[in-house]
Amino acid sequence: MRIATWNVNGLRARLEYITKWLEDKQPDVVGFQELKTPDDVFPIDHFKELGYEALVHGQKSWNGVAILSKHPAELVHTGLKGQSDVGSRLITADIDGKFEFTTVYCPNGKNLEHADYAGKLGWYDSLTKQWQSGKNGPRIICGDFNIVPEPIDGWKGEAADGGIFHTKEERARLQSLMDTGLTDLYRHFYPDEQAFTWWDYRGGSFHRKHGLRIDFILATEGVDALTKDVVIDRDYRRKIDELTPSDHAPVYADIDF
DNA sequence: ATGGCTCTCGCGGAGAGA
Repeated sequence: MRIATWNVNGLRARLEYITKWLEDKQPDVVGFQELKTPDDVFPIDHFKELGYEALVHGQKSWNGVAILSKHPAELVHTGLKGQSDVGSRLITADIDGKFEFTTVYCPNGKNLEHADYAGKLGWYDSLTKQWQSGKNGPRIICGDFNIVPEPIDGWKGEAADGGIFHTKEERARLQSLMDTGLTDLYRHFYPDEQAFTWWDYRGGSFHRKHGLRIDFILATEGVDALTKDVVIDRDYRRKIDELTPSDHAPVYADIDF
């Protein structure tokens, strides 16, 4: 089964681009982030025509997450307890009784002095707490985590340490989540590769290889042994026929569920 | 050092993103 995550930076603005990728790569289950779309105008029927059912936790203008699935998918829950004021950022579904699939859009934090930074740390605490209370069995949590785990995961390397996305506090929060028993599937397969999932739109960052790896597919114990490969789909960070890409590339894993 | 683009909302230009 092909499992994917993608911050699309506006689902409606990206719909034609997203459709090309779905047709080309045929993922079975996809987590989208940054829909910027209210639930009542989410193009459910469009995805149905492409063979997907959709579960949506959206909002007007900002944030928003959704799950597409070619297999029967049942909504488990949306959101984090006590965190509804930071927007629609988490959705979980059971996929055909085989595994639980969660996708998240973690808060950005803006800068170290901004109130959103403390809010980001608190959001992570809530996430780890809720994740720990989840059920046993195979689970995937993927999405845009907005934290650079290690110096190798950013183009500036150690020079970026201490800045937003690269602080000890943020990295400790991500580590606490990982310490519940999660494996970062990309890093598991490619322990020494420098690979990015996001590049700034400005200044030709993509071509200058100025990016960050902040989008992950994390899996509970045993799923790594079922995983055949993990791909950061850089080709889909490029313009296609004058269609503007997201600033994030899709990431997918092929897993024998 | 800074800003460099793109999105939404809504019709100008501000706010957010990472």
